[in-house]
Amino acid sequence: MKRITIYDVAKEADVSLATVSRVINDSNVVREDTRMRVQQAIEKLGYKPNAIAQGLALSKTTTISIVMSEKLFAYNAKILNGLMDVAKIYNYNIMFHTTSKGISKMQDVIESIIKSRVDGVILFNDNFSEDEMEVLHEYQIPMVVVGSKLKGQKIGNVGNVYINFERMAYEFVNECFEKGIDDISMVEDKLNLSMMEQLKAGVDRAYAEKGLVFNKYVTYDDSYKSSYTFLSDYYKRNKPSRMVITFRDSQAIALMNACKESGYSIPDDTQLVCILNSKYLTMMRPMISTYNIPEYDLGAVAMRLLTKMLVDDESVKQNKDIEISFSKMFRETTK
Amino acid sequence: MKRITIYDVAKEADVSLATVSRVINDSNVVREDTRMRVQQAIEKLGYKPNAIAQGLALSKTTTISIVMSEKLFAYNAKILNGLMDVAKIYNYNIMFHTTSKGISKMQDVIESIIKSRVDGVILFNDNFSEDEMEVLHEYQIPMVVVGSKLKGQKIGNVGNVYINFERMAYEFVNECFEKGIDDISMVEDKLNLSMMEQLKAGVDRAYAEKGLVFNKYVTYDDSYKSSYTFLSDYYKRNKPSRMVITFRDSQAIALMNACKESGYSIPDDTQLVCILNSKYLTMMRPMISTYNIPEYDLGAVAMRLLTKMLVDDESVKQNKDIEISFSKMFRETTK
DNA sequence: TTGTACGCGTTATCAA
DNA sequence: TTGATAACGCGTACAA
Repeated sequence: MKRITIYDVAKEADVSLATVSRVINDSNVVREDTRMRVQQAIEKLGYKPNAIAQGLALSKTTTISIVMSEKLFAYNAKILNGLMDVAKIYNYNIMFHTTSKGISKMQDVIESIIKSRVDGVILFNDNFSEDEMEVLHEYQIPMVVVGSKLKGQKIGNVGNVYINFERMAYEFVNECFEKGIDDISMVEDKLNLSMMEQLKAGVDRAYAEKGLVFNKYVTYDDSYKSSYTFLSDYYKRNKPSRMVITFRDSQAIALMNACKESGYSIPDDTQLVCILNSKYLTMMRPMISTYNIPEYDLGAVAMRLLTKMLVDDESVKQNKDIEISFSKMFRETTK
Repeated sequence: MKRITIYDVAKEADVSLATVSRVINDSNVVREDTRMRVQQAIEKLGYKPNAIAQGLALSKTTTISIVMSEKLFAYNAKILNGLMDVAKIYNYNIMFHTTSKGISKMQDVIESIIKSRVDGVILFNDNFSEDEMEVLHEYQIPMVVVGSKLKGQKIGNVGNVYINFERMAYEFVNECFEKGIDDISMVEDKLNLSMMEQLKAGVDRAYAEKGLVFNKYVTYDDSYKSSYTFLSDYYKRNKPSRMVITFRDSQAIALMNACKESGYSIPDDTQLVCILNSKYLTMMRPMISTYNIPEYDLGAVAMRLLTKMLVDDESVKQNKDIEISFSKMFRETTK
């Protein structure tokens, strides 16, 4: 089957290619009977417009790049659903890029983004530096960062849809204080350092306001293959804090198992809150307390913001920062 | 910053655009000093070749589409890692499409694939019909189906990288028979009907060879919000089989919880095997037995096959079907 | 309402 | 070793 072009359709319908183009793009200056003729020719030949040629002619690809850390695929699934659904609504294609330590450095990803001439970029706030954003900005590519709040001075052309993790942690710690709990520890998640940083800032602030110092930020090095091996080791030697905050479900579950195996009871000896929700938290016994973050909305709002920036940058000039609210979903590991 | 084109570079380096093109594409007929001059001009201007224009000129986009069901994103993370890594090695961009019931029907996805003029397509074997593959074939788009074995007569230009679930189930059931277990049930997973079908076929075959009939294929309708609600309901009224097969981790965990809460013990009253491995299986107590499917390899092999089909269809004409082996990882829910 | 001709940014062919 | 020029497939002023 030969590649059908707009010329073939034009010949078949006995019109010029301009008319075919008008039909494709719903221009309303086409007479009804010629439109019909063209439509029939399109059907008959199975013609599909060449998006590449359209992109070249219009300097617009109707394509948006999404950049995500390879390791966070599974965890960002719902955000991605939100992104994809909205992109679909606005008829944008999605170019998908992943970053990892070995093969695909952020620099290479940026290179291919620029070459692809995508209309915009969605960045997950866990895997890029300010320099890299600066490069995209030099090439005038609008972007939206999703996840946590950007720090540093704002670069133009950048939107930000985020959860206020600093406030989340601050409020949570204060609630703990009110219940008389001030022995709190927080387990680091190496996959999401920017969010950890903000959480820690919130905890620090709450402690500082009480004239205390937070010093139970639990980190472990890569010699431990997983947080589980570390934690089960740790809780054999250390008594758990009365309240532990983890970021990710696997850490919460690891901690739960480690505590149980070391003879500690949850929530009686130690309470547990996992920042990121997941269905696995409710599958555990006791069911693990968490925060409810509207992940789908995070993605949907981010993509909607980007599409707005694309069609009319003025209308969103003032409010490119959108904070998404969260709520508590405390279950059986807290009391 | 004005869009820099090959003309700007040519002017800056005082050569013709043809020479710039040669430098970009590593043609070795360029004299060294002019190459240097051009390189410097490229650096100075920050020129990046326009992939769209290249695509138009070459009728080749170096882009591959990946089509995946929206709901399976989290579960296919490792396969996707394999796909992405290999794509990166061969310098292919990835166009990412998701299918779901509401917004993005497979038909629309195919439409945009054809319009995008991607060089090839990776399909996950869970969300398309033979008709849809036929359409892609009409437009001569090479594709590789990853996951389970394709049934039906083979369409040209289609590769298949798969796990032989039929054999997996067949062998497993025979091992059960050898241990004297013939009371087996299998829980349906609605997200992956094609794989379920093959598993069931394997079970059926093993039963048939014993002159028995398999009749414990557990299905539940959508009125149950999750397999957990169904199973915990079910096991209050029914005694569990001595061996239960589930497909997905959440089903296995749900079953485990349901059994425990109904007073049954695993693995003493009922044993449990989950076909798809995940880290959550080892976080449960007892740790759940599973099969070890090299998911990353599934993706990597599939993408490698597709790239080979793209550069030289002849060399892979004979063997476009690649079976990936699996192994048992039986843990504490079997004995 | 329709058609002509040029531009979009690159590669490839052919000539110099 | 380089340069001029015709594709690649489409959108769009401008003319008819």
